[in-house]
Amino acid sequence: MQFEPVKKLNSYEMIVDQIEAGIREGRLHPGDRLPGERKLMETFSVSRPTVREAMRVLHATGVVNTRAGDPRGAEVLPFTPQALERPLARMTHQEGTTRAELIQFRLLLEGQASLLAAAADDDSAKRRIAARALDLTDLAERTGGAKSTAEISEEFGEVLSNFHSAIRAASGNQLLQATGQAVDEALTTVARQRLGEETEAPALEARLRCSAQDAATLTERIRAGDTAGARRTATENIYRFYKDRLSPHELEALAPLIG
Amino acid sequence: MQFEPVKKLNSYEMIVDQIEAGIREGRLHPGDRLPGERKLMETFSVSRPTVREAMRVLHATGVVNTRAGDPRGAEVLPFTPQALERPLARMTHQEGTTRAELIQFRLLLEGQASLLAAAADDDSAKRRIAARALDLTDLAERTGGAKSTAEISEEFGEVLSNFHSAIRAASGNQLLQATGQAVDEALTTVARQRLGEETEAPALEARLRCSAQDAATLTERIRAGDTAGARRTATENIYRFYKDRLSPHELEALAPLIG
DNA sequence: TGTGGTCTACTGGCCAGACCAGTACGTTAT
DNA sequence: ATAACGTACTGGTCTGGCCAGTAGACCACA
Repeated sequence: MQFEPVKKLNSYEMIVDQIEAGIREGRLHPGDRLPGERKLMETFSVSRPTVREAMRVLHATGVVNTRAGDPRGAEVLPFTPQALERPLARMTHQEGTTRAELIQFRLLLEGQASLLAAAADDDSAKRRIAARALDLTDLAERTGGAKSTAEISEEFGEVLSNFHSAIRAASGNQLLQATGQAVDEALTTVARQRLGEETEAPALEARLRCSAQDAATLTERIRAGDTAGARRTATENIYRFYKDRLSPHELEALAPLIG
Repeated sequence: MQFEPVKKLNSYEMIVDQIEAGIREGRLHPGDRLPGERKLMETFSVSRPTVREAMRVLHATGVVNTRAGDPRGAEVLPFTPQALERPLARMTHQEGTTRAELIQFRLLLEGQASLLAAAADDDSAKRRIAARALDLTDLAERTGGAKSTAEISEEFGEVLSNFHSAIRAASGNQLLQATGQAVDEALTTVARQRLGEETEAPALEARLRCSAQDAATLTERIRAGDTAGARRTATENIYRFYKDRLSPHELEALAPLIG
């Protein structure tokens, strides 16, 4: 005979659950407004601090947006990958999860995303991928401006990120899209705070050209509908991208995902 | 010249950020205790409702556990995949994300997890996988008890879930592990509420034996270190598992991930 | 030597009431 | 028509308070 611990549900949790259930079951849609806090304390028979705590939780988890003074009440928001990014970031900074695992996970996701993108026959999505790849080559060619290496590096990261984002979007899987986005952003955050990205100008330029070339070949494989080739190319590209930033031991973990 | 919108950060968000930063930067570890609320309102120069709102958010996101009356204050918790499950579940129930996408994502993750598990040379982890596979065959053989189909179905799901969980653990990637766990649980939740799982006894028995057999062959491929074979077997197994539960159109989306 | 009970000084959970800054929206002045 | 203004709300925050629950020390008892 097994007993289970007596469940003590806080009153604010009940409110959160009820509202989340309302969204889950289709009674509340993004864009809808919730009643005001003073109204909610009546319907739930609790005090204002309690409903406020519930609203704060919903606000912090991206379910709802509140603005002081708005008589229409809190607004139900659509889902955002950012909601996944928070806990992901937390996990990566927890003891035991390393940056190498993050990169391995990214390699894995991008590979599968490229495969699915190649398998899908969505021409407009593929055109968007090609456009982002062109952005990259453009940036590589006009690198001789009056910009500092830090500025170029920042723009490089953004354009490259957009390219991968387009691929994920073309995969047609929102979970893959959101997770990949979250991992991507978590990784750039780590990179940004890890070191000032003080790369030498020539090295940065070389990286940029290399990435632009890689993006072009990957785009071609996706357009051709070559699923296996797209997957392999994508993983190889990311491997190349991180090759000289990781220790040999860390690189070892990436190898099996490429073959 | 670009301006950025003046960031209005609520005071509770500042507290949450500071505490999360403390965890992120290693000043706070799981098991540590936070000061009491009355102490916190001094250190942050805010009132108690404000620090309470912050604590509620941290509590709701699984960062912290609070118990009334505990003089030691709130406890910092270790990370849990459940923290990912929440937003994942929300996304799947949002309009636009289908169950088919969830299954596609699962197929993708399990395939890569099996590949990595085969690549890793962690004998104890592989033994744990084998043990879970044996649990499955055991269940398949002693199916003739006095149990109802609902009970068997429940136990089936649990044992099978443990098997996959062992594989994910063997992959050595905590992100893959947590994400896979979250997707798995989200999927069982959907399945449970979708229909009462009222499968006929003989059909259920056949499914069970099929899964047991599949698990055995997958385990063998992982033990042999056959990365490509493990990936292929895992994806085939999951495809087979969902074959007669999805529409042809939905199955089509899974096909490219198998080859 | 433990075992269970009691006491105490806290804790967090929740509430009532209040003030302020901000917002939407109708009204007025131009 | 348009711009400025009022008003009647909103959420954000604070003060102060009561209650139930917990840990930990103490104590009586077997």
